[in-house]
Amino acid sequence: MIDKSLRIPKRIKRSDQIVESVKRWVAQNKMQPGDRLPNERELMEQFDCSKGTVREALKSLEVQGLVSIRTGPNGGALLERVPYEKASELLRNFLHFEQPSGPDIYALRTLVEPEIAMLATPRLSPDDLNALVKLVEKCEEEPETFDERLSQRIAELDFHVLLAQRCGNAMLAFIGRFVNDMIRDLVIFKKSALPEQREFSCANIAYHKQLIEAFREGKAELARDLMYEHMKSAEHFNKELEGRLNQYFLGVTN
Amino acid sequence: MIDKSLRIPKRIKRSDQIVESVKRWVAQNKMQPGDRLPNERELMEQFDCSKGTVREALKSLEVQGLVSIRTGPNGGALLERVPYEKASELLRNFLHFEQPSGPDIYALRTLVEPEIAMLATPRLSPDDLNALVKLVEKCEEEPETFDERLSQRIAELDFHVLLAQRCGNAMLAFIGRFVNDMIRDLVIFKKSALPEQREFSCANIAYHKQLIEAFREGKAELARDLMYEHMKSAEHFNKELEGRLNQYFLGVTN
DNA sequence: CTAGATTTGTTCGTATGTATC
DNA sequence: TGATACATACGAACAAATCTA
Repeated sequence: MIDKSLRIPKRIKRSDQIVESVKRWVAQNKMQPGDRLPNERELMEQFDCSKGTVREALKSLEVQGLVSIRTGPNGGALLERVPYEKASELLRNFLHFEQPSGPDIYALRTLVEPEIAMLATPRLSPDDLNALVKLVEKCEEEPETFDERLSQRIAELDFHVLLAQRCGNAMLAFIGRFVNDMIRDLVIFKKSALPEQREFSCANIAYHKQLIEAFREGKAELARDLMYEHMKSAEHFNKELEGRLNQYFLGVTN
Repeated sequence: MIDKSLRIPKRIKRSDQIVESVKRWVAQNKMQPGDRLPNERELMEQFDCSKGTVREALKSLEVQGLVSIRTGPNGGALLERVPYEKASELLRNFLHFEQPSGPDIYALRTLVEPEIAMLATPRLSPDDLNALVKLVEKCEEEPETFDERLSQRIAELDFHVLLAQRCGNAMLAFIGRFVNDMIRDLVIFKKSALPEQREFSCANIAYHKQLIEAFREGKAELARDLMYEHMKSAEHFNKELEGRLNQYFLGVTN
């Protein structure tokens, strides 16, 4: 039998056309988050279709994270800055079937983090540096319970997420945050990626301290090189994370 | 007035709960693309809700690219491998508001492409090499119309997309393809990024030929270094692409 | 090719919760 | 506080698509 799933729908759905039109309209008019879309009545007139079709299109835009729909008077569809969490969720849907391996994740991290560190160096505020110091201090306490060890591991990752958010390159920031989020999810839900705990976390703390020093002195190239060493070390400590990671992209609820 | 869009809805919508449950179910049972989800009636019973609510949940999964829905006997929601185009579209929604600049895009490209070239080197089949050669030959013809010049520029980008698809790291493959797709969209719709046409395309052809040679001889490190030079050159030629690129993420229809 | 079975798709009406004014 | 506007959810009936005999 012919694989039916390969067939292309005869007609493009009306609601999808509306979604496309609304997107183009938002882009061309440079609408900003918080701006209101036309209400249902106006959209019905503009696209000459029923209320249900308009609602379906708005629902689609909502799932994509582009609008939020408010109830009450003066309610309706508000344009929304797509939250990181939404983009992350949708990219995880894609990766669920692509099944990247543990080494794949760490390889990307090793590639991306040094560049992030270099770009972030001149952009870190005193507050940022303080936050980084606090995260390192949290990792230095002697962990007594498993939960404490876990939250230290997460603090270690938050260090990198903060750098990613400051690197000034929107795409690199997204990738950096996404990679560290994936590792965080694996740490929490698979309870793996906690290998060689003592030696590993000591190495991490040492690297983080050196990195903060480089940031303070504005030495971007040094930060990049330190970060590269740090990532190579992390890659090494997590070498046994070999298996394919299916059931952890779709399955994790953030 | 307080920004209402920041408020969190008190109750999580029923249909969103169903979406989460279905995702977890798919992940835990290691369902594969092509597998059928329970039909509407069964889902209504399982989640004790109305047909409308189930349909809303299925619609959400459809927008996310996870299922396709067919009518008729043996119809229903089929699990789909999320297509690259879907993931790309959803990530562009996010980036629309982040507004990466032209240099941001090229900086990421310069970071990622050398690694892709290195990883792809031992993975290219003879067919792949032939395809790469064909793409270069297409770029060598003397362009007579603007459309021909455009399609040559696209062939140049397809060279990189093919490498990305062969690099063996699912995430790096996605990023590589996505970056080159963004540049392609800019070339087509903004009709910019066609600077210094002659000199630029000659340089590209030369690099691509050297790359193919490195691939043939299996010299991965050489391929990486060549690609880095190639990207630095492309970055330089496209330096004037400075402006923010809003209205081109949402607006482009693929 | 037709007829019927099966499953999704659409459209009503109604009720209820919730936010706004 | 109460009226209003909108979203959410339910149920039932009907329409359309698609497969099979």
